[in-house]
Amino acid sequence: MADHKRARIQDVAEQAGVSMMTVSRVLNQDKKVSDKTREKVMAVVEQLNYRPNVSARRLASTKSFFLGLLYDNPSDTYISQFLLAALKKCRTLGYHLIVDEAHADINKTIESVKQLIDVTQVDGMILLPPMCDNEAVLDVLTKADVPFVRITPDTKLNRSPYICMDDYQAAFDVTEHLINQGHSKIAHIIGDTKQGVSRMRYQGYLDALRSNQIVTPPEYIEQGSFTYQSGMEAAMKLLSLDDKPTAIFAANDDMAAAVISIAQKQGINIPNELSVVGFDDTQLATVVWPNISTVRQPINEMAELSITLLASGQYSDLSNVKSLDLRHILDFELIERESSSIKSN
Amino acid sequence: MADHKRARIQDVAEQAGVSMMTVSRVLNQDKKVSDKTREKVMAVVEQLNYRPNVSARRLASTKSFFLGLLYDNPSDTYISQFLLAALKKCRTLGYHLIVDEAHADINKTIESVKQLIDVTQVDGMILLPPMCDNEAVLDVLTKADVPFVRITPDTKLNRSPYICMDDYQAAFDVTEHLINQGHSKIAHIIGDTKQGVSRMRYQGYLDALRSNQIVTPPEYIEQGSFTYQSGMEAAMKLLSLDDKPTAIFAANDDMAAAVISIAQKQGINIPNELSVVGFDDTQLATVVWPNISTVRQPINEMAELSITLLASGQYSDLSNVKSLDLRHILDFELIERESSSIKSN
DNA sequence: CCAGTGAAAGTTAGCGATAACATTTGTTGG
DNA sequence: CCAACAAATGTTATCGCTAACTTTCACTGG
Repeated sequence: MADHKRARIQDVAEQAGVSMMTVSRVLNQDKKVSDKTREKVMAVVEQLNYRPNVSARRLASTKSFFLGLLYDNPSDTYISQFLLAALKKCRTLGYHLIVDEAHADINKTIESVKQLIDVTQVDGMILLPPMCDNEAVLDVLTKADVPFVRITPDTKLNRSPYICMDDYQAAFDVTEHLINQGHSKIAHIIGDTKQGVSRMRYQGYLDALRSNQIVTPPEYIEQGSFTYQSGMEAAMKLLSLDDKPTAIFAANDDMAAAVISIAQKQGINIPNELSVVGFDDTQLATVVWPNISTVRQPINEMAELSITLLASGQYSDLSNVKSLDLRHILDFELIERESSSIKSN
Repeated sequence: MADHKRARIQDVAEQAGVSMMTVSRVLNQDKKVSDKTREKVMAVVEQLNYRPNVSARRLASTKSFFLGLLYDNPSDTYISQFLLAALKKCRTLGYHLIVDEAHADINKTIESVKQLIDVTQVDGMILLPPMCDNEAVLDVLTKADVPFVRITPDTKLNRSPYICMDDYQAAFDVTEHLINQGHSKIAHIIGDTKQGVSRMRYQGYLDALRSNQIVTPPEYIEQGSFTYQSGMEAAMKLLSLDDKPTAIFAANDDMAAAVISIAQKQGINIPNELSVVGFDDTQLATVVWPNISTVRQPINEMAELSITLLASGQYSDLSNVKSLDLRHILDFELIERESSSIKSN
C-alpha cells in the first residue's frame, strides 16, 4: 500500500521545487513564507504523506519535542485514560511523552522534575492533581522557564494555563436531573474538604435546590471524604433518618457505590425507593448493580488539549498572556443509568 | 548539582583516550573490544554520568529504539499499570514506547500494526490479551520479522516468547487458603469459557480440593463470564442452595464483588458466615467492603520483563530458540483481606 | 624472518532535520 | 527610476551518533 521508503524533507523540497529550509519553515509555522509557497508545499506534504523524522528534528533543533507528565496516584482510574489520550495526541503531533510518578517524598519529586528539565530538557510539563497545586513544583518550573499546563487545579489559578470542567454546573445539573424526576427530598454527601471540587459540587447542589424552591433539612447534608468507607458511614446516617431522602447525590462514584451497597443491605430498592447519583464516571459506576448515574469528566479532551496547548508554544512566555486566557473550561456529560429513574410517587 | 552540559560520546572518548567508535562499541555490547578498554570506557561513562542521546542514536543506526504496545480494552484496570511500568523501563533502557489501541474492526488493527512496522519501524511489539491470540496479527509480525512478546497468551504458545503467571497454581493456593481456614464447603464461579485462564483456575480449584480429600456437590460449580452481572446470578443460585457453601472462590474480582453484594442483601455476614475470594487484585478489590482477598498478578514485572526481552534482541531470530526458552512464568501473590478469614466453626 | 591472518581500534561519511547566515525578490517613497 | 529596506527564500554547517570501511598491530607458521 504505502511506498516502502518514508519520504524525507528533501523529497518534499524537490517535488515542490523549493529548498528544504522552506519546507521546514512551512512545517514549523514560521510566518515568513508566502501563502502561495505554503500551499504548494502542504500539497506535496499531503501527497507524499510526509511526516518529519522526530529524531532528526530533535537533534537539530533547540526544542526537545519531549513533554513531561507528572502524575501522582497510579490507581486513579482516570490516569490511564488521560495517559492513553495524551500519548495518542503526542504521536500525531510528533512529540514524545515522558511520564513521571510523584514520589511520596516531595523532595525526590522535585529532584525528578529537575532531571526532566535539565537532562531530558522537556519543552513543557503537564501536572495532574494533586501535584498541580504543589507550590514547590510550580516554583521549579517557573524558575526554569518551562511552560506547564495544570489539570483541574485548585489554587494559584493565575500561575499557568489550566484545564478544568465546570464542577459547579455539573453538580447543579445532576441535582436538577433528580428534581426533574420528581424528587424533592434530595440528600448530598460532600467530598473531601481539602479538594476544591468538593466545595464546587456542594454549591451546585445547593443552588439547584434553591432555584427550584426546595428546602431540605440540614440532616440531608453529610460530610464524606471521597472514600467508599466514608460513603458507607454517610449512607447509614442518611438512611436511618425518620424522614428519609428519596434521592442521594454523592460527590463521587465511590461514595455512591457505598450508598447502593448499604441501601441494598437494608432492603431498599434502587431506584424505586431511592435514587442515587455519583460523579466522575469511573469504572466503578458500571461495575456495580444497578449502574450508577453520574457525571463524566471530559478526560480525553483534557488530555488532548493539554498537549495541544504545550505543543503550540503559545504559553512559552506568560508575561503578556491575560489571565482570562489561562482558563480552559471543557464540557462535561450527564450520564443517566439505572440508579436514578423516574420516581413512581 | 549536575553539570550543566550533558556529556556526549566525544567527551567520553577524549577522557578515556580512545575513539568515539570504541565507546560506541562498548555501549552497544559489540564483542570486538578488549576487556581492558571496555572497563576503562565504562569507568569514564560512570564518572561523567553519560547517557547516549536517543535521537542521535536512532538517526544513525538501523534500529529505531521504538517498541510498540498493542492493547485492546482501555478500561481494563491493568492496562494503566502495565503501561506505566513499561514506560518506566523503556526510559531507563533508552527506548520509546509507541502505544496503539486495537480497533473493533480487526482489519484496521492490522493496518495500524503495519504502519508501526513500516513507518515507525518498531524494533519489537508487545501484545496484550486478547490481541496476543489473534492469528492475523501474529502473522503480520512474523512475516515482517518483527520480534514480539505476548502477555498471558492462550494459544499458539510456540510462536513467540511469552510471559504469564501460573493461574493453575494460584487457584490451587487460593483454594487451599480457604481450606486452611477450616472451610470444606467451597464453591467456585468459573470465568468466561472463551479464555484459557478460566480453565486453569477451575482446574487449580478442583485439584486443591482433591488433594485435601474434599468432595463437593456439583451444584457448587457455577458458570460465570467474568462480569459483575454473571457473578450476581451465580451467587443467587449458590446462596439459595439448601446446603449453602461457607466459602466462594470467584474466578475474578468483579464476580467476587457481586457475591458480596448479594450476600449482604440477604443478610449474610462476610466473612463470618461466608468467605469470599476473588482473582486479579483489581481496584474493585479494595473499594468494596469488606475488601476482597484475591490473587495479584505480577503486572509490573511482566511489563518490565517484556521490555527487557525485546531490548535484549535475543529473540530477533526465533529459528534457533528452544520452545522451552520462550516461556517466562512469573510469581503471583496471594493477598489476604477482610472477605476471607478464619472460619469460627 | 616475513607474508598472512584476524582482532582491536580508528577514520570518514552520512542519518534528517534546523540555526544562522547569505542571498534574492518585492515594495516603498522621494 | 532607483536607493533603501523588508520579506521571502536559499546555502552551509552542525546536532550526536553509528555503518562501513580502513588502519594498526600482535601473532602465526612455513
